[in-house]
Amino acid sequence: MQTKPTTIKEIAQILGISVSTVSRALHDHPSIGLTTRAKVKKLAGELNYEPNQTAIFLQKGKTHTIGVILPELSEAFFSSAISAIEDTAYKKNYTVLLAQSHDDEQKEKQLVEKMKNHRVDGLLVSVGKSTSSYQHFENLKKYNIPVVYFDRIPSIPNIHYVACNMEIGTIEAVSYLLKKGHRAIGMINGPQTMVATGERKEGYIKAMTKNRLKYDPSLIVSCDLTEEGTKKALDELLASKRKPTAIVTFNDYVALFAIKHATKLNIRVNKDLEFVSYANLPLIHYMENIPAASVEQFPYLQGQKATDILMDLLHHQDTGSTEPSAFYKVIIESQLVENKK
Amino acid sequence: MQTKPTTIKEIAQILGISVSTVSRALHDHPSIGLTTRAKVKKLAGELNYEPNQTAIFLQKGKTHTIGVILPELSEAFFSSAISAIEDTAYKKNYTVLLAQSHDDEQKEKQLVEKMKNHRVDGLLVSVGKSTSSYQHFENLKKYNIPVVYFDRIPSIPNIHYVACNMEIGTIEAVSYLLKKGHRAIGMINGPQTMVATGERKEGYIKAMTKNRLKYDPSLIVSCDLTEEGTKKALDELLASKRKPTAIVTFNDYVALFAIKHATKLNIRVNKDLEFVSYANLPLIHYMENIPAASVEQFPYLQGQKATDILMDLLHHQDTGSTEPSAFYKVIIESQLVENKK
DNA sequence: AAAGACTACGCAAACGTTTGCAATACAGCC
DNA sequence: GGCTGTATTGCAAACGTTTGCGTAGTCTTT
Repeated sequence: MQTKPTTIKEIAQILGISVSTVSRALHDHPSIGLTTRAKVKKLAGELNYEPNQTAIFLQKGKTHTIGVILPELSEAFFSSAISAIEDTAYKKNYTVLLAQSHDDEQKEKQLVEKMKNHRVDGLLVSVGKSTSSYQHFENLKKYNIPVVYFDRIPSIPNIHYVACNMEIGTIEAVSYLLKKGHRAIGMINGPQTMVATGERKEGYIKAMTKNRLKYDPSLIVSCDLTEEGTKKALDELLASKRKPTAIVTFNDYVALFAIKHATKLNIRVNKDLEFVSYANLPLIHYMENIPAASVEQFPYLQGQKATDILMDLLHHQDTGSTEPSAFYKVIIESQLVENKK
Repeated sequence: MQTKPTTIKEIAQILGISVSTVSRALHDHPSIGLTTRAKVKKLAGELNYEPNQTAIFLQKGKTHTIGVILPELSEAFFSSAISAIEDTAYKKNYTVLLAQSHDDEQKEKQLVEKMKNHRVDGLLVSVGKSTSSYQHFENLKKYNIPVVYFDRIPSIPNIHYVACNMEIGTIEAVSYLLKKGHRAIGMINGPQTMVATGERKEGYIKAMTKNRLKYDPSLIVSCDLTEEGTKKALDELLASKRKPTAIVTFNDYVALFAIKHATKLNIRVNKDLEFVSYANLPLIHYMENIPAASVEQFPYLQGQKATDILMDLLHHQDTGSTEPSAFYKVIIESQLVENKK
């Protein structure tokens, strides 16, 4: 019952011709006669011949495979992104080798090694929360394996990346609330260590000053993104002398925690207290009490763009130049979308 | 700047010995002298030697890679499963080749071919909604590529699978509602074409008869799982002569659609009308108005078990036997969990 | 009729590894 | 000194493909 896959050799032997002829015939090489070409193709069809990719990989030194390393596969944001990556790669006939780092720098390093040994043609990376050194990625340059970072990008020069600029989105979010008449706008921000936290704060301040309003530091509170932390943060905001009538939260999780807590405090959500958040939950549309608006970060788009860039790099690396002089730096502007209820 | 990876040949040449000696030395083959072994390893370390996996793949005919084909990467259920698969495979030193079918049978077929050509050692599959023939998977048997199905499994004999039995969970769900005093229990079920729809219905009926209650067919309505369809289904149920006081829904999406609609109809959720659903949204914990209980389907566990089984098959296929006489058929009992609010 | 130009194909190396089978060297033994 | 034994290493084939180059045979041209 066990069949070994047909090889080019067997076809050659049966037809009494050489393997090179068979190979060329299958590739429609012009130097092969029409009759032989037809014979070969016919037999190949009958024997269900499929080229052994591993042999081709070895021969060509290319695997037509891209590696993807990201922190957490089960997170909605990343699963959207990986979906985009797979879709895009598939269209270009590339295959996806997948791995998750669980935000562990050690594992991330091992994964890079593994990907290298698998001879992936290129790598797509969203770096772990705690990753502090990027040497393991930089090493790949030596082996001519291009890396494109997305969403969580390292803060080093000379890299290709796709990321979402939170500042603009934040400005839009705050402006949206200002336009609606709010003056005391609070912000439940993330931990100080994250880049995104800074971007949000900057955006907040810019929006205020742009509208000639003074910025009250007590209206921005940090939070560790847990439910407990969010509760505390909200309590803190509500206790401040200028009690906010609207709040911008770090992400949807935080928003929902806060909304839950607020409801318990008998605050009417989006009436007494309006919420705007950063979208990372596609499911927000299924709920009743949701933020009035969300800043969209386009995970699918980010994955798609990153893959496109990688494909581009892969196609252009054959043609000559060693070290690229220019780097792709794609910024996707985050965008405020009003949530219809 | 561009470095070609070091090969075993280069090491051999520098040391003036043969490649076979180098290969054996690196593998601690006993027939290699201690001094040469040490020399080889030292140089290999210095030159940063890493074996070229593609060459090993070709040579060994094994890739240490498993393919995963599932319908939709961005679905919470599957992203949980894939996370489990990656984790489990990684521990056993396997790599994951990922692809999504988008529930398209044609694409599914192509993906199987692709996986085969990539010479994956085994395959993990959750079949598409509309897949009607399983020949493309069955063909793999001939090539000695084991397939393990999970969650959405084909209804054919002689396959390995891991799945969740909905019947038990449904019995539990209905019993739960009965115990709470409900007598008119409705069900918004899925489309007739899905296996899971039948299982749910069976469970429903069994729970009723077990409790010596008559089964009223008008209390089970089908639905296409869209928001519109759910609304219609709920309206239909509410209009039936025995207006239900509780409803079991096909999944969380349906539950949320129904809850949303019910709220609009001024029905007090979980008071006038209680909901129980099948969990596929991890995020349900962030919301206020949620089903009172959910039937858990354990995506992570399913992915883990399926991978374990595949690993087991891969290790035992070397040792002799051709066609397995026994098949893994793992049923994970779905379980009712009460949702704390 | 001979030189040139095509046409159609085969040879063999190469990609980097593993591994069965020699082959070499040197020891100890009778 | 020949013999067996053991420890160490090399040769070469194999995995399945691609591809540069060489070479028959056929056709055109003058």
